[in-house]
Amino acid sequence: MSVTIKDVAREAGVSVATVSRVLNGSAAVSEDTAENVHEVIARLGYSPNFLGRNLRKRETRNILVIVPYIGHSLYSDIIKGIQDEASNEYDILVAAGYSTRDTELRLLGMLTNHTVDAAVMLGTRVDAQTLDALADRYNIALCSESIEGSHALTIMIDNKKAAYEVVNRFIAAGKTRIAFVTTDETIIAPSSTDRLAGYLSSLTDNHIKVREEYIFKRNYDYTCGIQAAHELMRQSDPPEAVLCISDLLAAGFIKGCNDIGVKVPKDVQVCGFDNISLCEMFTPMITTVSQPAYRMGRTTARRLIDSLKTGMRSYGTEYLEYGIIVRESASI
Amino acid sequence: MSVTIKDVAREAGVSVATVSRVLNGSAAVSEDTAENVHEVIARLGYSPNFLGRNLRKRETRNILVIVPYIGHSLYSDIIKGIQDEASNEYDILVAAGYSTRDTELRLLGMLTNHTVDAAVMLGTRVDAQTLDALADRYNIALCSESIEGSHALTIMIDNKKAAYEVVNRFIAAGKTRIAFVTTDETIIAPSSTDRLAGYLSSLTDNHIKVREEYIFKRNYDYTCGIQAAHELMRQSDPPEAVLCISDLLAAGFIKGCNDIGVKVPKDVQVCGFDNISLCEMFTPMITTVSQPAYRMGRTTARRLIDSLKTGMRSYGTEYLEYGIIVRESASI
DNA sequence: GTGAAAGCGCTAACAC
DNA sequence: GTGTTAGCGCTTTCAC
Repeated sequence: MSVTIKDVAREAGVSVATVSRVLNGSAAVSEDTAENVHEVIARLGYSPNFLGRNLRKRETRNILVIVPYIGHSLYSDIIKGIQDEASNEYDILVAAGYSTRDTELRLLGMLTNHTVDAAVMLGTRVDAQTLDALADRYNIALCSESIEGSHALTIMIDNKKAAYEVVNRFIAAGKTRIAFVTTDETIIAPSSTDRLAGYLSSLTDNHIKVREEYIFKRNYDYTCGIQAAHELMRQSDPPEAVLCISDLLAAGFIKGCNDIGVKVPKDVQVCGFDNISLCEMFTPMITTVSQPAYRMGRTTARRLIDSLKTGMRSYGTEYLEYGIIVRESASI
Repeated sequence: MSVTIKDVAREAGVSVATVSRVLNGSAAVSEDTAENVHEVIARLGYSPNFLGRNLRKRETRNILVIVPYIGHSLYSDIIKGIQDEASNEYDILVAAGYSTRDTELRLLGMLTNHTVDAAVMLGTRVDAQTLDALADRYNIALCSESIEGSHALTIMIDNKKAAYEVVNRFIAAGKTRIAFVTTDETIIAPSSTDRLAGYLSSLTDNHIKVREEYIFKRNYDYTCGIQAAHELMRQSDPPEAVLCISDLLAAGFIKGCNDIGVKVPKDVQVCGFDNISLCEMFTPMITTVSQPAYRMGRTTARRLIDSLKTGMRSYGTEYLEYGIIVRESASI
């Protein structure tokens, strides 16, 4: 059996109320009493049971972060930002939703069952209607990835604008045969859709005809990048520049080019998305769009905690500035 | 105000006990009543408050996993294993300790304040004495990384044996000038110590003199791998094989070799540790020791949950089999 | 400055 | 099969 506030009170010869006051500094307690209570707490090894406290206070001081999976450096940076901003006010708990709607919903249940006070989602399969219903009753924020049609608080970069700018820069550098590597319809994320829209806009605005055979859709991982290179670069009229919606795809694309004797960046320029640590380790180093992950995390946490404190929920999208990190794979 | 079990009871015209029974299936309830209660629950959008439940039941069905940081694919795989094994019985919460003793201790406080039922640590800065004191009162397991002198339940590979075997294989392949790249004293982890011990043992057992100038100590990341290559490979009598205690170091080492015109694996063979996804993306692909991360996670969760159920804590170390994944950077 | 007591939402023992 | 009630550990009025 663990030691409770009652045990401390009895042992210290005071009431539980006094122990609670010492614990929380919620009201004046004489110095002698406080000292005595502290001594007893230490001697008994007492640690307050947060279930009792939270039940009574109607708050847990926990914020849940739901990620698709744990091992992605983008998420890692965002979480660090959330953590640093929340610092001592809240504990940050991370859970993996594995891009599964049911799992994500089960995790969001931690809001309704009062395990956490707020939730941040970094990419999700939940639909706008379900999420908005929850967001009306609980503190929820989306970070880095939106949900189409949702009015939930969202912190992200303007993906369309970023893709638009990269393609514009390719064109300014004299390229006209520009390809785009993305995911297919089964795993489409709003960010991908936006990036594709930016790509298309730039081509159109620059009077370059969109070529279906230059748009490769499959999955977002390394292997698909390899396949993309094999298929795109073996065409009779291959692209001279490629924008990939993830750095993993870009890395795979470069690898795929190596396989078939195509040189990067000489024969084809490659740009990724996200600026994960791999970009600097790869040969050639990968040019990419960087999301200000850490700042996105901080901003999200700040907005959420402000809502928590004021009781006023906030909605809508806040865009943060992206960057274009020029490395070896594309000089744009 | 959120709706409670009382509201449901009143609305359904039954007692709170009956609602609780319907919720938990803990006792027989007539079909009519159950149906009625379910209807009211749905209509009111009731969700049980776990704080009340957990307080009463003295359990939370949450397991905490403390990682040094979030974005490491080894941790990701271990956590997936833990998750799958715990499946519906427990929710897995992940928190980052950032290799900071104080942060880790604060997180372990979730055991004492009854926020979680058990904790898994994947590498920690907490000392044996402090941890063992906690492990005597709570369910704690270490996974992949031990604490020297601790008797806490630990699931890991035999790091010494693995390093020993790699070096043996280098020697069998005719190499005698074998280097070792590891971390320095400020960030030493037991796994690193064990791997160094295996390296030294193999040399000694094979009657090869240990050369201090072949042991490079700094940090465990990519940049240090580059530095290691620059310093080790520019010696007058450079090594012809290198074992690095992380894949990141191995990748950096290869990059560093490229910088100065040393060919891998022709001039020097390189082996890493952990088998992270980077190994297959790198050129050349990296030979490495693989930890059975997913199985380690499952085993850890199983052992922990068994303890939780039986109330019998378990202690000691369980070794799982490692593998040596031969790729391009070393043909051993 | 301190104590008594109510009550947060829930489960389970007991009674019927 | 169902209701009444005690109590999990804590905070917070309200008295004094």
